Amino acid sequence: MSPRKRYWLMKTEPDTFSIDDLAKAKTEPWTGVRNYQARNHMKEMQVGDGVLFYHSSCEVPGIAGIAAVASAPYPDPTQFEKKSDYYDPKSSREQPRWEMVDVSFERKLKRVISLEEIKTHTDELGPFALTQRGSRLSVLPVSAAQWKFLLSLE
DNA sequence: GCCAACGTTGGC
DNA sequence: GCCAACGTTGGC
Repeated sequence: MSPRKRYWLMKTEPDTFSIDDLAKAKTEPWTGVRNYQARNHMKEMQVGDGVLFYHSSCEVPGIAGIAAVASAPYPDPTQFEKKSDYYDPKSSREQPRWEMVDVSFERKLKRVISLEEIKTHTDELGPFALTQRGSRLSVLPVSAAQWKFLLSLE
């Protein structure tokens, strides 16, 4: 029996890959995460987990859509590709350093739930990695209660 | 193992 | 484009 469904937030720069891009692609391999904490979160993911799709470094940073984890974690192939921006010479196929998952499109939100708005709900949200001071983590856990509350703002 | 230097993230 | 905050690297 598999553990119950969990929830995550994954950041992306919409100029590079937006919720609309995911809608077109249907499923996207989430390559290029090169942060250990973010990787560790991805290693805990299971097919069917919920993902808040977050747009960063853009006009209105915030949650733009819902996605789902579409694969078990597996080694990120770009770490072995010398030509890739994500190539890691310290990684080997025998002992891959970076794991990733595939992410599939669920739906686009009717409106972006902005970071600015999220910050006004710190009481309801409780401790939240997204709004913790100085946090730059690109893959972070969301509790079931936070998931429910954030989507109730839509 | 310390820590300065450097690179990156991401909001503003 | 700026810069605070953070992670990583590498000399010692």
